[in-house]
Amino acid sequence: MSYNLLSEPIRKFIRDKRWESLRPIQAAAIFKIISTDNNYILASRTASGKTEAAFLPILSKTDFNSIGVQVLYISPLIALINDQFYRIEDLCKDLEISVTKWHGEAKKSLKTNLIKNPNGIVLITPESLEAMFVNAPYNVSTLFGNLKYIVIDEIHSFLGVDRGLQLMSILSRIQQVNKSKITTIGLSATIGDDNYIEAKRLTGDIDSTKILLDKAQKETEAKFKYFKNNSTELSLDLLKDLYKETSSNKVLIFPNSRGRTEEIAVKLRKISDRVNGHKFYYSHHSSVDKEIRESVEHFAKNNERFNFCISCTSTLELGIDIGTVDKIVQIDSTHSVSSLVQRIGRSGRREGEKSIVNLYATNKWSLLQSLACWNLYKSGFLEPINTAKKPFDILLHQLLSIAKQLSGCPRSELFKRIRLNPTFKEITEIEINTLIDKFIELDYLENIDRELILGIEGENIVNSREFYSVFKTEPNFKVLHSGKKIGDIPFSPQVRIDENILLAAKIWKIVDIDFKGSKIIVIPASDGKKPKFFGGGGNIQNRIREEMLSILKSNKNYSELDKSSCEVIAEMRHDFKGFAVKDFKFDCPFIEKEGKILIYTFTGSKINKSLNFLLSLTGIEPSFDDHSSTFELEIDKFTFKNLVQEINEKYERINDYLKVELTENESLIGFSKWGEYLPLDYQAEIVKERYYDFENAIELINNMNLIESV
DNA sequence: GACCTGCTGCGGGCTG
Repeated sequence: MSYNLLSEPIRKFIRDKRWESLRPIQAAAIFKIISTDNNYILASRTASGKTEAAFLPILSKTDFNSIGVQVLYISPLIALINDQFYRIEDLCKDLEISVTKWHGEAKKSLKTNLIKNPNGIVLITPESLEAMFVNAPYNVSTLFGNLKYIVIDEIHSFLGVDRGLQLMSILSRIQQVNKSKITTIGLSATIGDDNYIEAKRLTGDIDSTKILLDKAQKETEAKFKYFKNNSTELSLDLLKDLYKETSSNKVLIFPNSRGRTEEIAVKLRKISDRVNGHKFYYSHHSSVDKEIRESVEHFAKNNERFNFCISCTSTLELGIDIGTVDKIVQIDSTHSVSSLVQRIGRSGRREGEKSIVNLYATNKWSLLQSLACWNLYKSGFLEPINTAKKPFDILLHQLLSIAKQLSGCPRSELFKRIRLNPTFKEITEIEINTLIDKFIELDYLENIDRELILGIEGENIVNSREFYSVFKTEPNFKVLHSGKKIGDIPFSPQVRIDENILLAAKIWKIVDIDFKGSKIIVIPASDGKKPKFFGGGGNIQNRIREEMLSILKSNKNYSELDKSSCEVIAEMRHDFKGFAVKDFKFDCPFIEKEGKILIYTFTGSKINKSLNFLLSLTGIEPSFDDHSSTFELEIDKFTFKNLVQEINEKYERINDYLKVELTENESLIGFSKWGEYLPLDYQAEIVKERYYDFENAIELINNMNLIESV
C-alpha cells in the first residue's frame, strides 16, 4: 500500500534496485509522511534503511521546481555527510534534484554555486548553520527561506547535550525566516520509551511530533572474563587470552581510553608477529590522524578476505558504516547501558546473525558494573535523558549570534526572538531581561540609537573561529614522521625528547619538539609507553549502581561468567552477605570501626558528587570514591545522623554555597564552554542543574537506612 | 575512572 503512494519515478527507483519489499520502518514512514504533515521520529536499529524511509516519501511529495533549497539534512558528523551524500545522490540521480554538501571541509565553489541558484537538497552540520547565521545571514534566507523538510540524522546524539540545545535553537531560527511550517523528520537508534519526549522536544513542537518505532533486536551472546590487573599495564594473561579470542575474526575492541587503545593495538600486533598471525592491527580514536583513520575504515569496509582487529574508542560507536564485524570486545565496563547497546550493535549486522560480545574485567568493581550493564541491557533499560530547562550559557551564545545576525535591532526585537524560541521556554522574562542588562554592562552588547548591537567584548567572542561550536576542545601538538602526520596529542610531561610513545598502533621515539609551531617530530622505535591523556571521570547513572547492589544480594548464577569472574562475584557476595539490604535505593551497607564510618551508597556519580559537596559544607572532610561508590568519614554513626538536619538547612542556601565554590574553583564551570562568561548567579544555576543532582542527593540523605553487618 | 563532535573570511603566493 505504501509503495502505491510513492510517485512514479520513486517507484521506478525501487523496481530498478530490485528490492523485494520495503522494510517495516520504511513502509510505516512512507504512509505517514505522505498522508500527514506531522513531524516524525523514525527509531530503529542501524542498517534498517532509515535514510530511505525518510527520503523516499519526501522526494515523492516535494516539488523541487520551486525556488530555494527544499530539504535540509543535518548530521552530527562530517564523515556521515560524506557517506550519506552518495546514498542520497543515488536516490536523486534520475530525478534531476541536486544534492550539495555544506560543511567545513566541503568545496567552496559548490557552496558559491548553490547561493547563485538555491535549490534541491543540502547536507550540513549544526556548526556550519551557526556560521552562516553569523557571517552571512542573508544566505540563510536566500537558501532556506522556502524550506519544506528538515531531516536530522542520529538525532539521539543531540539529546541531553549542549549541542542539541544549540541545534534546537537554530531550528527555531530557520523556522523564523520561513512563512510556512517546515516538517521535521528525526532518524534515531532506539533511545528508550521514556526518552522519546526529548526527541519530540528537539523539533520544537511536541504535540505534532509522532514516533515510528521498530523495536526488532538481535540476539546477543556474551562471555565475561576476569584478569586482575596489578599494574597500570594490562596483564600478559589477559593479552594472551585476548589474542586467542580475536586472532581469527573481524573484531572491534573497546578499551575505554585512548592510552589503553594504543597499548592493546601495539601489544596484540607484537604477539601476532611472534606467531606469524595477521598484520591487520589498528588503533582508531580522536588523536589518530584523520587520513589514517579513514584508511582503517576503508579497509574494514571493503576487505572481505582478511581478519582484522581495530582497537578503538567511541569514534567507532556511532554513524559511519564500517561493514561486517564478527565480534565485539569490551575491556572493563562501559560507563552507560546505551553505550553498551551501541557497541554490541556493531557486530552481526548481516541478516540472521547473532551479535557476539566478550567482556573483560581487570578489577572487581568493574566486573560488577559490567554485569549490571549487561543485565540492564537485556531488560531493555536505557539511561533517562535530561534536557536542561534553563540553559543560560546557550542563551548567551545564541543572543550574541542573533545580535550579529541582525547587525543591530531594537531590544524588543531581540527579546521577541528569544521568547519565540522553544529552547528557552522555561527561562522567565525577568531572567532574560536581567541577563540582557548584564550583557550590556559587560560590553557583550551595546545600546546605540535605541538599537542593540554587539559590544567590544561581544565582537571578540563572536569573531573567533571558536564561536561556532558549543563544546570545548583541548590544545594539541601535531605528531609528524618524515613530513607525514600521525596524529595529535595534548602536551604532557611525557612529551620530551628521547621519550617513546604509542600512536596509531605503532611505537615512536620523540626526536624534536617545536613548541612555537606545536609540532612533535618522531621516528619509529621498538618499545614505548602508552600515551597519557587528560580527562575527568565518567558519570554512572544511579540505576546501574542499584543493579550492582541487587546482583550482590541475589543468588542468581550467570552462565555468561567464566570461572574467575564467577569466583570474584562469589567473593563480593560473601563480603556483603551480612548486610540485610532490602531496598536497593535507600538501604546503604555501613561499617563502623576505630572512630571511622564507611558508607556504600550504591548510587549515581552525580548524586555522590552532590552528597560529597553537601557533607563538606558541614565542616567534615569526606573521603569519597565514586568507583566503589563509597564515603569514608572520620565521625561516628551518631554524629552522622545528626548531620542530616544541618545538611537540609544548608541546602536551602545552596546557590550561595555554589557561588563561593565557583569563586574558589573556576574549573567547576569547565563543563560549559560559554558558562564562564555568565554572571556568578547564573553559573551557580547551571552547575546546580547540570553538574550536580541535589534533589536526589537530598532525597537519599533523608531516607538513607544505614545497614550494619550482622 | 572517559570518550566524541566542528570551524569563517581574507589576503598572499603559487600553479595551470
